[in-house]
Amino acid sequence: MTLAEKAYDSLRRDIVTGQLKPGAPLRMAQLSQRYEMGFSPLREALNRLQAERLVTSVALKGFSVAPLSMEEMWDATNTRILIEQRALRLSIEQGGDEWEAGIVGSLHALLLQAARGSATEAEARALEARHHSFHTALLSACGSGWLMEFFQRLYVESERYRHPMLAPAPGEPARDVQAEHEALARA
Amino acid sequence: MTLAEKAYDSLRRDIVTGQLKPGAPLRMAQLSQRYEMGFSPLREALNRLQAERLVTSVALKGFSVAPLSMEEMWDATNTRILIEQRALRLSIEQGGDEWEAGIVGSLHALLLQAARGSATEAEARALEARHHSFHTALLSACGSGWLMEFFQRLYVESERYRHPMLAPAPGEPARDVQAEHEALARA
DNA sequence: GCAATAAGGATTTTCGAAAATCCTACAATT
DNA sequence: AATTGTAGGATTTTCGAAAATCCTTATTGC
Repeated sequence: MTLAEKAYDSLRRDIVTGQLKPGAPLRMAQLSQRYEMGFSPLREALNRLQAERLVTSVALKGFSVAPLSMEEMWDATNTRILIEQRALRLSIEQGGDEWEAGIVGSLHALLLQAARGSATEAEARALEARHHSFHTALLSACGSGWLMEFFQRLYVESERYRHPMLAPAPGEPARDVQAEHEALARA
Repeated sequence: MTLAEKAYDSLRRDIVTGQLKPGAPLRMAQLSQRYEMGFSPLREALNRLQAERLVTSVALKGFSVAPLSMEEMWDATNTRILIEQRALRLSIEQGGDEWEAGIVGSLHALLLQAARGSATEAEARALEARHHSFHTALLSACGSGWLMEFFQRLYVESERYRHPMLAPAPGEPARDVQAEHEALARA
């Protein structure tokens, strides 16, 4: 794995989890120290993230973490519904056995991790990863690379909104997801 | 405008118009000569284009122009219908006078340019630009940054498929668009 | 006192070379 | 003959410094 890829992963994680706060300027010198690498790999990562709208940039003035807003959150949510509805419908139409198996498998992994709790940092990250895997598995048979990409983009965006207001929804979201899945698999 | 931005624009145009052919490897030395700049701005542009799926890259093996395929074309077309339907519906619901004015204005500009023909390279480019402006104006009142971004992504993609098979649709697409717009403005 | 301007420092952007990795061709061994 | 191993060259990736631009502050002129 190249340094640029490490930079991309690290920056992305730190932005999504809110460790780099929305609107915060990203100065090369700071980043270089923080991630222990030169400017080149950092700039490559920042350019990729800018294309994904996770950072903004102004020529000769540098990069910043993309800001968040209520408007944008609603926009992302509504668009996500549009994309996921379509992708789910297509998956149900076209998905075969291995699709169902993937759903059952990742749901199982998700529930195991959920039961394990999300006390430590590492546990929370693992739970998030399995949550993401489960949602991806649900839509994975839609047969559309574009729908999948847009889904991923919006998923990351909603992750950004989940994190800052870290109220981990005290109820049983796992149960809901479980029931939801059961209903879907029958369809 | 920085060199990296120039590199981005040039590469993007050359990829979309097919001057850099799908699948073709993009070697730094060649690009450096072709666009008369060093590696740094080129790599920044390539990373942005990779995030937009116009180029692919493999670590330590470099970049290539993203390939085209029939499957992908259908995928892009179907997804584009989904996105544009939604964006158009929202625009009709929410668009005000300045929205309509924008449509009428860009349609007028488009028709003028269409009448002028697309013989030269510059004319073809101008026509394409106004076609793009018109489509953007149609959806511009949808109020969703995400829908607009996805629309732009898919528009560029379909542009790639239009270009290689440069059969400029001998009929009167302008007339159709005209009629279509009339119908929409009434709604 | 206030606006305009210039110097200085801070920051981004770009270059050119060094380091790391990959691919090819050829030789050696089984 | 086929396979493994190994130089050599080609290419990508990364660094460190130079060039260009921006921002702050102080100074000048009105």
